[in-house]
Amino acid sequence: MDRRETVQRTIILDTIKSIYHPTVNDIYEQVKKNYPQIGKATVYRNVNLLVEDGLLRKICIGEKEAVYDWDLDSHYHLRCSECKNIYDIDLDYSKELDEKIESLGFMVSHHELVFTGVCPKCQEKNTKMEE
Amino acid sequence: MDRRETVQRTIILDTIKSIYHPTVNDIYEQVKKNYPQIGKATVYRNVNLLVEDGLLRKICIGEKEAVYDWDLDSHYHLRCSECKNIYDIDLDYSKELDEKIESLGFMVSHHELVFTGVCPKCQEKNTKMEE
DNA sequence: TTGTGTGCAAAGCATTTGCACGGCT
DNA sequence: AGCCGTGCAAATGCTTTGCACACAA
Repeated sequence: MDRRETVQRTIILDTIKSIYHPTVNDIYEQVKKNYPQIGKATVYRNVNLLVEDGLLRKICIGEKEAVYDWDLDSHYHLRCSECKNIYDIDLDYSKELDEKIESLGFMVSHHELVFTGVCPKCQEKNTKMEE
Repeated sequence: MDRRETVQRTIILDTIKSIYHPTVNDIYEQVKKNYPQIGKATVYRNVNLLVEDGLLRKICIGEKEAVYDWDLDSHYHLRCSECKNIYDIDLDYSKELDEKIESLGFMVSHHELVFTGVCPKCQEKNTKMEE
């Protein structure tokens, strides 16, 4: 299963790096600007390959669409319940948590930590509306 | 928006309590045994209402189907990457984590922590197969 | 009686897949 | 030449919705 290098895959990866937490559709729309003949299935296929290869992280949060995160260091996320945006959280990945669970008999590969709350921007918006 | 009490809702809630991390389909199949005329849409609608009312927790993990957890105390989960089962993890909910994120400017309502790994059963299965 | 909940089928979305064609190697 | 990746459209699977009828209040 050797993987061929294609123009599409290259463009898709480059594009992902330029968008913050994009959905497949975000990626598709953006890629289309430089490469109009792209098909959405191609984006899905390549995004899946990139996830498989560990170059991309898939984040599934309550919402319908999955979003993708291009980063090499693990980190956590917060989803604003008002604007629905997903923010990276500046908190180090805790290996100790994984170790704690391993001591319970599981073999742990990693964990996802997602906070739900309200981001600073939306908090500000709310206080203004109350005035 | 007063909520009516219906036979269906009662049966659905009772049924959920009897299944471990069920999907909507699991609930539907189980309810049908005692109440064959139930419709799947009714299950969806009631499950959503129960989540809205805080009587039920929706857990969305990478997989397509959402599973539901009937519990009042928050806790964490582990999803076995082999058997795909979801396990409750015996680790207390950390309010300190929420507080840490609040100090970063977010208003936090709660967090979800999901581990991915291999459960004891599947580990055992694997060692047996290697023999 | 009055409107909310139900059951059914159809619609909606996100995602995957089948197939013929195009382009690396 | 051989075959993997692409583009399109169709299929899939989970979930929601429209509508007429049933039933709780």
